[in-house]
Amino acid sequence: MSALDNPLARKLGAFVALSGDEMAILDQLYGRRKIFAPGRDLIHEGQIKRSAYILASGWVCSYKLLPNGTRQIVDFQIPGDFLGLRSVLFRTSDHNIEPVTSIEASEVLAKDLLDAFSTAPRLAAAVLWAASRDEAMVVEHLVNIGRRDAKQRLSHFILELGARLKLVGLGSNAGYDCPLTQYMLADALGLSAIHVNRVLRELREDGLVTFRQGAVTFDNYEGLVAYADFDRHYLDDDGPLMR
Amino acid sequence: MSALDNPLARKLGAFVALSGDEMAILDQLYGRRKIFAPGRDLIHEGQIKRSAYILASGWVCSYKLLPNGTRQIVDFQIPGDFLGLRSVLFRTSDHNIEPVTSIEASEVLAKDLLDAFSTAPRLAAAVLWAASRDEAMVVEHLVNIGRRDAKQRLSHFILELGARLKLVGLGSNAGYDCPLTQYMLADALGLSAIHVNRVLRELREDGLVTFRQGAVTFDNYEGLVAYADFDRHYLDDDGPLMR
DNA sequence: CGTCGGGTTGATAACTTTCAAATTTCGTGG
DNA sequence: CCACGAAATTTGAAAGTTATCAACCCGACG
Repeated sequence: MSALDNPLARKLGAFVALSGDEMAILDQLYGRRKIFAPGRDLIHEGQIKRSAYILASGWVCSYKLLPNGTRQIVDFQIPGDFLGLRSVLFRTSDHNIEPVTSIEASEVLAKDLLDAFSTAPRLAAAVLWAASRDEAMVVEHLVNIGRRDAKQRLSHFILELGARLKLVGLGSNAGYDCPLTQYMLADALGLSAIHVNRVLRELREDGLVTFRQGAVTFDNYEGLVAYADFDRHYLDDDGPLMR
Repeated sequence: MSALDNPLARKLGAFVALSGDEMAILDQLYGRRKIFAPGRDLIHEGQIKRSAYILASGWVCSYKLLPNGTRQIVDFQIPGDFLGLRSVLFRTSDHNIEPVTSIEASEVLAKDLLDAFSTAPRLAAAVLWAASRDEAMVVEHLVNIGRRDAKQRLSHFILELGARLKLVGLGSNAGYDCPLTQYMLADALGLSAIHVNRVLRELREDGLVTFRQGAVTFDNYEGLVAYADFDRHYLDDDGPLMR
């Protein structure tokens, strides 16, 4: 496997310049891959087992269900992302993780990760960077929901996903494939699916983005960035910091 | 200093049972205390310097400013909390941190923390636990803003703060002192200050909580918990896991 | 061919914001 | 200890945003 088809390596490469050895270790972590079908929880709230996964292909979402019957999607994970890394330390998982599409993921035992870190210490820094970045994304998500209206919110969300996908080689400033339904967008953005639909239409009519049939097309990338106040700085991926 | 007046020790004590030696190390970390006045940023967005603090007394908030002139408060920090722990790893801080009241905080250099960890490895687990818990709180905050209406949102927020303060010995199920203004509540909860005011009145009239003159009084704690769907599980503080 | 999950649209209702203004609280200096 | 001004709280009315309800359309699929 080369760096090009190892999304985790691509992503971490945005933070540390990886050596051949380090790359090889990352490839090993991808060893025990399993396939999971959409809809069935990988990890559910209250679960005791403490394991994490690295996503190799497909999309996943992590969410919480509320007693009032609604749900809030906290984040989507794309290839190269960790699943449940945080919950390794907690007594129980505090949220659910469910595949959106059919996925391939490798289970990572805490021990394997620690071994990798002692062999290649710079990987530890890189993984911590990834965890910090995940948290920064949750924070930005919070800001998005708390202080932007529906149209800006959707724009910002679509741009963030685009930037993340581009980093792992799955998209460009022209657009990307996206398996999310309008219901999922709604649950992620704190809106109703119906309103999501309307707002997507507006964005399309404004000539900014087209979100249709599983594909996002940027009709006016710069315009959308300006409209959404999208500042990708929080993604902290301007190229390797540690060489 | 005994565990009782070291809020960090009290908090970590909810996760690991601390030995005398470990307690002593935590007391040392509180060594270099400084006083900071309210309103002046401790850490501001884009700042390069990578240092963290432990809060000894007073309240702090971390927030992001948006180009549209609004702000979103991501979280409040109370005694025993870390400030800017996450941003130590990032190139630049991605948010601002500002004292709400006059505070006392100790600067913690990455090195000191690492030294402490090698002397008392269980502290490392405890600090990571604290970091995971912080992230869990941000996630719950996201859920709160995304899927609860203003009244539940405020209720939930007030309860979470209460639980956190109780953990460090600054409150009880009867109530707690709270220096936050209605404007701050609004910026934290994605509401307008005016609406916050109305909703606080409703909660008071419902006989659930009274938020007034810097003090929160629970008029009906259980009733409020039920109304807000407050499940403190995500705070993961049911008593020491590691002994 | 009928069903089902998504997507789309219109009408109405609910919740929240914004604007304007009055009232209270609080810190500070006299 | 009181007066004063700034900050915080409170209230009303009008406007705006988003949710809810009710249909209808469409392509995939068994």
